[in-house]
Amino acid sequence: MSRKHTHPCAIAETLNILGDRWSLLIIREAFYGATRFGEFLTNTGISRNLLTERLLQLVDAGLLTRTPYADRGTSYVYDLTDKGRSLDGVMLAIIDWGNRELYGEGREPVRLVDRQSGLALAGVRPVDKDGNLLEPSDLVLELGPGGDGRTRNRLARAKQDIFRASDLKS
Amino acid sequence: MSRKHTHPCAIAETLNILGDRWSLLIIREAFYGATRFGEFLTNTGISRNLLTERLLQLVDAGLLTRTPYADRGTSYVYDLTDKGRSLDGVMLAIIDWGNRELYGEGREPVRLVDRQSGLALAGVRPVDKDGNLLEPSDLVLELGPGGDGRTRNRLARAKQDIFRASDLKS
DNA sequence: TCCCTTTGGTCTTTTTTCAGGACCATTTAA
DNA sequence: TTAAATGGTCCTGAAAAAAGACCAAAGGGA
Repeated sequence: MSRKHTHPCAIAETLNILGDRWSLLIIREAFYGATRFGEFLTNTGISRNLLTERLLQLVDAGLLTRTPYADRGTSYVYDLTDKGRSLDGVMLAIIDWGNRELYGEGREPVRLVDRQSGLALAGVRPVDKDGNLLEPSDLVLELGPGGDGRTRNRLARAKQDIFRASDLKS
Repeated sequence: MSRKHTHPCAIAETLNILGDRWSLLIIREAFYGATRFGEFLTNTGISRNLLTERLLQLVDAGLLTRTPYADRGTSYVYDLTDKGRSLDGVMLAIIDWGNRELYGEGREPVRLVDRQSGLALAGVRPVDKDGNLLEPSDLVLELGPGGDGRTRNRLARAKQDIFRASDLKS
């Protein structure tokens, strides 16, 4: 990663942490159960120097912890923090999109299935605080307290129905 | 982006398209309503040569279309395709995570609010094909038809409850 | 008609990052 | 006491990104 994005935007800020070819793959491995340097190394294909750097960045961002492995002095364990685990919605959304749009039904390398019902994941959907499903096409962007004048200008020019506007509003 | 990820994985494949500092920011702008070269240029802060390259890559990936603007011969309009719009779940998940974990309540630059209820987005949740909410902790990873031996080995070593395991299973 | 502006680029140069491999230090196992 | 495993560091050449100069087509106005 070279310079950082500076505009107040949740996506830009997230890209400052995960916006390169490897960081999200490391997080994927952590979700899959990897905890050791060597596991990340062989499961992702990243080079050693970059892995060192990225792991420290992810620890620094609060997504992983790094603790010495038992008695082994030169050995470490990398674990997801709660903040790291809170990326589950992002991971699910990406896995689902990739399966659906890049591989297509019947060609998914890995499927997500509900243990209870046996049904496959059919997507991720927005919910409100009571757990009620929301229609993406009903979501509107609003200037938040952390936004600035530029943010306001951009939102003013954005269409009101951003998400799935053409699919669901017709 | 240098070399591409080659392992069969929806996340790796997605990173081959969106895994750099700029592509997702361009998609964000498209969701926000930008259609012209100049809009993407000033709203993201990317350099001209990279924007040219990235826009063509995104067109190539089927996320955007590029059509001449009316009569203006040297002017183009970039629009999201249905495939591009299908990234809405990913966008929502990232905006929500960034707002919650990077900015925190009361400091969000942009909020997502339901037009009907006025309630803020509280997260994204997995659903099955009938629209029933699923518990992330009930989701299990299964080898799909597109997986190979390496995929199987990795899944075999992954813990069974991947998502929010520590939060919800206790 | 002849400029001037707008738009959407290309080209060149410098800086930064990446990829790959050699090398190294500590601990444990044989 | 030697060898392997682990988790690094360091170096080099290659690739990509950043920044800015330059450019070409079309439209508008005088």
